[in-house]
Amino acid sequence: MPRTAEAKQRLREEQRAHILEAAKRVFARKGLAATVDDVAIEAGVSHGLAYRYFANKEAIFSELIKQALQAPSADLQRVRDMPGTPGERLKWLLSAFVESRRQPESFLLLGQVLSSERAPDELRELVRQRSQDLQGTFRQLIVESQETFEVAAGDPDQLVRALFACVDGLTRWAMYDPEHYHEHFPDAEIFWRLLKP
Amino acid sequence: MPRTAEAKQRLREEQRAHILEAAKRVFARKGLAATVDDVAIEAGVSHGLAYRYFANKEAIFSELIKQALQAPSADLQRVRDMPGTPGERLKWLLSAFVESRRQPESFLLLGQVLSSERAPDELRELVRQRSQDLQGTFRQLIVESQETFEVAAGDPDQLVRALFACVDGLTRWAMYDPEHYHEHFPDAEIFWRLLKP
Amino acid sequence: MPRTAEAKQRLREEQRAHILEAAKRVFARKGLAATVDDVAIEAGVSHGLAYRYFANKEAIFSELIKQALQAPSADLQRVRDMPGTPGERLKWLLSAFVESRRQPESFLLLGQVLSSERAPDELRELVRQRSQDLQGTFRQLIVESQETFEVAAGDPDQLVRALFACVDGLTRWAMYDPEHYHEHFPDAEIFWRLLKP
Amino acid sequence: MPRTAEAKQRLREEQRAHILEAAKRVFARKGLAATVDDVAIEAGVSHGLAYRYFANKEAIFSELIKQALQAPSADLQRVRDMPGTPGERLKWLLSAFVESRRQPESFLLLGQVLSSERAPDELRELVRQRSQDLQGTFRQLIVESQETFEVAAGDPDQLVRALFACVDGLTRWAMYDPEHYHEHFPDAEIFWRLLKP
DNA sequence: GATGAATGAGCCTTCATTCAT
DNA sequence: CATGAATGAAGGCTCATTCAT
Repeated sequence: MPRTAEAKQRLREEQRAHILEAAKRVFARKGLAATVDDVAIEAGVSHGLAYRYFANKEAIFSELIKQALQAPSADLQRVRDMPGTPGERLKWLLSAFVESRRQPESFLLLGQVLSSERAPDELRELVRQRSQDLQGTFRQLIVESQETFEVAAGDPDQLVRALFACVDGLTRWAMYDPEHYHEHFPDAEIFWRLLKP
Repeated sequence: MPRTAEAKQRLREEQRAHILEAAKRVFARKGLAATVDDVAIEAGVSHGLAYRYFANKEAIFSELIKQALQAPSADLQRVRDMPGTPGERLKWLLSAFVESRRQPESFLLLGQVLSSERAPDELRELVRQRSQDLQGTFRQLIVESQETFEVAAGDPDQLVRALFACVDGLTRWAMYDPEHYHEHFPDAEIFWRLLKP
Repeated sequence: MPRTAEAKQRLREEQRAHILEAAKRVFARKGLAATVDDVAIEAGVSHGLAYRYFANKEAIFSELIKQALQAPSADLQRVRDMPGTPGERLKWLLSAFVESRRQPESFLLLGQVLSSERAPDELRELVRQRSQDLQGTFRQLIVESQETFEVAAGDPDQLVRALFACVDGLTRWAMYDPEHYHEHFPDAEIFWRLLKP
Repeated sequence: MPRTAEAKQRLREEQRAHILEAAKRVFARKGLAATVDDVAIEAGVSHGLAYRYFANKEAIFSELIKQALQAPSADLQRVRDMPGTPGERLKWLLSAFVESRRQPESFLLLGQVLSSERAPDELRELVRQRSQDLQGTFRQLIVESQETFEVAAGDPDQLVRALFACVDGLTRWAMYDPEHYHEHFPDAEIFWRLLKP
């Protein structure tokens, strides 16, 4: 019966992933105010079932946040091992960062964590931490790029913050107004102007 | 008794304004998840009193949103009647826009409207509308400025969206992480880089 | 295939008894608040299986109650057919009664029926009925024993109630505080003092 | 306005007491399985109101338990300061103990704590502790009374346990079957037989 | 037979809103 | 005017029960 057991296990994982997908859409739209029922309905299951896969509403949200933090972490890892001048690597990271925002649900979720006091402190701290890491890497690359004259001089902290704010705001607007934004989605080239000498 | 009546009227308005101020802080922090009691406690009154000044929780929120939309509207009006080259006027509007974000409550409120489906559709539509106006004005100024070579060539829609995203994101981050951001609050000069030729 | 059919039947009965045993422990501890899952886990089976042997949770509980009522009924039967003076028979019944409490699960179950309105009325009525029978027999023996001067004079109803209360309370305490009670478990001799002339 | 403030305060306390009274009846009957709605309905108020007076269901129950523990504690205190021979004082305590059971709700509540695993551990420990105190006092008096030959010789632990079991069981039965028990409610005299030489 | 996925009724709790004082 | 007692709708969560595999 290994076949059956395996199949069951797989089904279980698929169902879990299915509920998570639904939850991602719902939480991205409604924030933590979304109800478990909202999620269940979006997933086409009963709310009771959601509780067989997750301990409670927060656990669903939490899992989504952790998933959303993985992509940027991977990007960070890659840029560290990447060859090229600091400016080239910075440009690549900026591109990856901007492009990832075309699928805005994940980033909206992260925004919900920061913007709602209902989010558990632990998660907020986690997101802030990762965001600090990301900013630290950008800052480092900016400083190095300034030394190679690939990036304009100036307070690197201000530059990082401006950059982050921009990309973050972009995500938000892309979500609110997808019609307009998908057509004229700004590309990384524009944000590069913030940095170029 | 006109004196008394007037005084009463004034008192009433002050009380109302007082509650609104408290509500602004509370809603900016907690979003629509804030309770009427949260607002009343912040204002130092009973929740029953809030209902003498506003029909319901939504009415308080709604009023705050409408107030928050006034400042940018006024800026828009002013920039229309302003002398100078398109580039100069654009620069002024950008400055006004960025500076206004140093008091982020209002803008956070607008963000809450857009980011949560709990907000009434009517409000969301209103905010979106005003934001379109604002973007329209910026776009117009950008196009004109491109004609006078005061702004770099490029898809003006992309430029507007990038600009808005930046300023909006900036506000948000300034709120989440006030310590770091108030120290290194980016000035309009940085955003101007997005546009300058 | 009678062999197989018989074997199946036997297996079925064993499984049923196994589940009942588990349920007895669980219900004695947790009362009707115990879940079907509690029972299934204690029995080492799935909760679904319990429903193949019993119509519902109440049916399990009901069956346990009926089993718990059998032992005292048998004692009653036996004392009726027993030789000896009324006092001797009364003493024997009291002993049997007290001794049976050393295995307290059954009696705790009966207590759960009486102490919680969640128990079905029908069961409560049944337990009360049997208890009346038991009390009736005791009362009868007490009256007869008073006539033979083997028991002190006095309101036989009061004596019966006192006796029952004592034995019942004893059972309960034996369960709550097994450490202390098993060491110093009162024997029937003590209760006899309530009656002796 | 001290009048009004006082009146309000008094009303509030009365309402609280009223809800507690209702809760006492309901919890005594149904145990912790009783719902907040059961309590509210018994008190003739909405369930929401109950939450203005108590943090949650457990807080209501907890308060009831603490109240129920006060009467026996007071009795204990009194018997310590009482003049007379050990036997006399023991008799008085037994009487007080038995008589208090004519109002059985409180004691049933204590029983619910011990008999239900749903009860919070803290409460169970508290009840057990108090019960140990009580038993300790009885034991002490029994030992002293044995020395003055006011009580029969025998293992004092067994005697205490038998006594407690009896009185406790009595309470229970008085509740289950009030009709029969209130008529023939055993008096302390009967229980004294357990002890008398 | 045996499992456990799935459902939904019901309970605990919060909070927007009303209203008597 | 101002308070806060009171209500009830709604949401989180559990668990008895059913049923496909």
